Amino acid sequence: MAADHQNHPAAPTITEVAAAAGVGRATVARTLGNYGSVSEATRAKVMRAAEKLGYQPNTLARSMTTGVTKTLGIVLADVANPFFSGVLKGISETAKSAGYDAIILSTDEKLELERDAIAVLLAKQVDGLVVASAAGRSDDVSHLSNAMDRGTPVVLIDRLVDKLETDSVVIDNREAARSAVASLIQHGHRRIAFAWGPVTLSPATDLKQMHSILDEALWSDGERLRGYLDALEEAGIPFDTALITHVLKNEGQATRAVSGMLALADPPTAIFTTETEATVGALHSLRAKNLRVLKDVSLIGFDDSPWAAVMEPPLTMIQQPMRQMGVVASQQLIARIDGDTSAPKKHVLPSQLVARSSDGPVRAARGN
Amino acid sequence: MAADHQNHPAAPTITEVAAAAGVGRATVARTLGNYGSVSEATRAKVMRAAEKLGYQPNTLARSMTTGVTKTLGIVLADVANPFFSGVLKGISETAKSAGYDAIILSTDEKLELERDAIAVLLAKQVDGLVVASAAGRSDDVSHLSNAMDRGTPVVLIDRLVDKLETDSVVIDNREAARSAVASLIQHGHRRIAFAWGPVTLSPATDLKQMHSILDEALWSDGERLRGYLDALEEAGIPFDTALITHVLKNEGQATRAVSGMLALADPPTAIFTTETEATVGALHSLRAKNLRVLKDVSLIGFDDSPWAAVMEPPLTMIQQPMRQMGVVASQQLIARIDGDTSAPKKHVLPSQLVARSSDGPVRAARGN
DNA sequence: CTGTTAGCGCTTTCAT
DNA sequence: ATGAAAGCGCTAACAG
Repeated sequence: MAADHQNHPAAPTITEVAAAAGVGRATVARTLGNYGSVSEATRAKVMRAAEKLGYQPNTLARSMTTGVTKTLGIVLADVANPFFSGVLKGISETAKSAGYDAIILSTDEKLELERDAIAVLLAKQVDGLVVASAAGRSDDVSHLSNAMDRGTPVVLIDRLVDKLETDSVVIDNREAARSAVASLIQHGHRRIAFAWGPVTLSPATDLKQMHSILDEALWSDGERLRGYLDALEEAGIPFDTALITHVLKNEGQATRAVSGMLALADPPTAIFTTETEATVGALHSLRAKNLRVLKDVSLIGFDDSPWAAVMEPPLTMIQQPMRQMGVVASQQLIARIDGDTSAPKKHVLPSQLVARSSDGPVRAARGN
Repeated sequence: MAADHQNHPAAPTITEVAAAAGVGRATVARTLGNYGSVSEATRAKVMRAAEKLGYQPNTLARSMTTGVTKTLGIVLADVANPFFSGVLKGISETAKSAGYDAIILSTDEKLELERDAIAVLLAKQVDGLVVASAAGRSDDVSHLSNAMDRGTPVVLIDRLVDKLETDSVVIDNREAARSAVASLIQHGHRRIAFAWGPVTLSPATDLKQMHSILDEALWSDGERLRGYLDALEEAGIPFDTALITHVLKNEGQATRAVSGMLALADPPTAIFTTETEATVGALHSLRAKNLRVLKDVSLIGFDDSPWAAVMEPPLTMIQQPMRQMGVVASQQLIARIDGDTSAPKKHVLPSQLVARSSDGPVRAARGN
């Protein structure tokens, strides 16, 4: 009783309520648990007794006997990332209105922490899992397949995992990236930076190597880079590895990588960023070089944020339906928990290019 | 067994491991639970059997008997708010490294949802609670005091609750606001907008009414407004209710309210915002009126964000030690769970005014 | 409609 | 060092 140092009265149980109400324990359970049938008279007695004792149910005990916890396990890469906290909102709301609670664990993009998280959640007997996996294409995902084998349904969100045949909720990252980059190309850009790409120790030097790197990458990273390559290919623009970051995913690294590109003899005239931190990093690089968005360098990036609209100029961004993704994922999960055994469903939600003013024609004149 | 529709093998229990290992259940429990003593020989046997069966502990059952869940309940106003997601990071890390898990619930600033959240968490038998309460000064907080009475420690974060004698982790909101506003005054500003204040139907028309509104407000709102008033008073500047928003807390409302102030005959020359959404709202108002930050209107606001540094000009912001607040809160909570019965502690962490370039001297010339 | 009796999977005396 | 048995708070048959 670690929490019971100051001689707090032990929480009253069903037994004590039964005694106080002068009825059997099962009757109390039926009344308070709201199942079976009880006469109005006894129900009232029980309620009064429960009220008086300040009875609070112990869901642990309930779950023990029913085998159901009415709890969803949510494993995300980073709750501080606006994308994921948006998703979370959709999940929490949906879960709550369906009578579920959600336990949220953040993995910081580390597969090892993801494994821990799944283990913890399974140990807590969650009824199902929503996970944005940190697993790359070649990583072992037995922690997820094991969960499924044990009968705990999992739905993937934001990132697919090749070897896992299960429900998923994603956007068409490849097409979203392709069309954004294509619009940059239409503005005349041919030197387009990509921040950021899959992390790798040895950057690709040709397309073939690039594709083999892609095969190892995190799904969404791979898709976005593929979309970028698609757009380049459509326009017959040769790709240049010097224009693709391969760095650790944080703002500082993005800043450094983009700064490097900007210092190239033939620097990019446009930048495509695949995540909020990369966008902020790119903006830092631009500032440092005294380059202005649009006027000097065009910019389009993934994941719209409230502040993007108040930048000068306002940023053109790809907006994902974060909340909706969370809603769909949890609905799908709950359907599985409720016994839906149909084939795995892949929900592809529409993303949207929110056109503002950070992208435009190439400017020859450059600051510096 | 809602989750067990597809004839999944039931998860092996301690009993089955015992059978497979040819030992008693208690021995298995001791081995797997890592307590008591077992000989190396049997320990090995048990481990092998457990491995082979893919045994996973059921922490629900464990918690049932021990009365301890090793779980912290976290109740926050809004996980999507960068401030809270920063706090969350600190909490998660600390909890994890102390062997605790965290269940996070978001209340959307609604007291009713907070009550539900606490009930859910208590029902799940969490060992302690960290809460950023949505309770105003006059609200009933029995849901929190009851939790404490039952022996579940609670530590407040970000917001104090008057009637609750318990641990807390906050910054000195009043002083942070005062000094920020004072620096604005030093730059010559006398018309300083405050966005946003406590929500109220009938805005105060004089200082006295203002103070009575303050007494009802959310603690942090009240403190920040007090700090603003302190600075004004120090400088002998009369306060003007027209310069204080009393609107619902969202970006749109902030935008509208600040736009109204900007349209005043005697508009503000500086704006002080108390939260990220208010800052973004104020920036929208400025854009709409074609007013530039610093050049036309100075701006200082609460809660630094990565993007604030890449705005043009970069924004001067009050930075709270979010992560650290989470760390301290969870450490304090865990200490209580571990039996610390000393007097309630109020941790006041230092905030910091990150000086950038959005604040400066009053400019007479105005756009429009 | 209501009470009694078994457990759920684990930990914890208490013997051995 | 190990096993047997009791019990955590609740629900789920099964009687009555």
